[in-house]
Amino acid sequence: MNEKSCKLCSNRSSATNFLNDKELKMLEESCVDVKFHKGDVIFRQNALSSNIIFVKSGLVKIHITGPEREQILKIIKGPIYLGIPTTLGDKVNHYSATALMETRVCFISLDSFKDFIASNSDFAYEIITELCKNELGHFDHCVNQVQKQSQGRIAESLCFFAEDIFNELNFSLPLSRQEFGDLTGNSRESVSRILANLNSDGVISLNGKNIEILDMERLRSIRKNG
DNA sequence: GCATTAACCACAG
DNA sequence: CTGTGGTTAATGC
Repeated sequence: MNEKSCKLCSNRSSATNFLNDKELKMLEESCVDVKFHKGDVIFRQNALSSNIIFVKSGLVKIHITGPEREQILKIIKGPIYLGIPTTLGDKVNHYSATALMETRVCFISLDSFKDFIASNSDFAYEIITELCKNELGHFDHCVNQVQKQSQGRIAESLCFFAEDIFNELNFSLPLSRQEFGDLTGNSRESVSRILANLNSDGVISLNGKNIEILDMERLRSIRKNG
């Protein structure tokens, strides 16, 4: 609750559990808390990156302008680190991050982050573990994206929102049809059509952006086979 | 050939 | 911004 104190912050990362009081104080002094609204860009592709970013709460899309069109790489929900690879991996960002709803973010100075890595191996190990999990997730996602057909990818995303983001079968899609297409590698028209079909087949109940999953069994089956 | 899948275009709310 | 219909190209029986 206390926004000034990292020690008392309820949204802080698991890695910071390995920091002692003195280090937490250091973190506090090298950290700026910023609030973003829906549609605000947190950082932009090709711009210089110089901070470690931690999403305390909210929803963020990570997207990249590819050779053909826009691609949403993933959608993340706080609390989670954002963009460590693009901050440490190169001078400029390889992708953009945009808030999909009200989002609270901490910008942490790269110098203190590096200090923690250098001096606290538990902290470093925790960070590496998170990066590893991310890469594994990307591999799975990549194969699914390439090998499944349209409705399978849509079903996959619907399950993702229900199970990983909202923990609810009934939710409001935080994306336009175009963005949902960018996320699932479909045209916006295909997204409309497939959602309409799932609706008429009774798998989901569709009302604009409001979606309720009625038949999770069939949705899972479409995700698996389609 | 014929069917299926999915993108592109156009047009209407 | 969305939904729908027609068209078209690629792929697979």
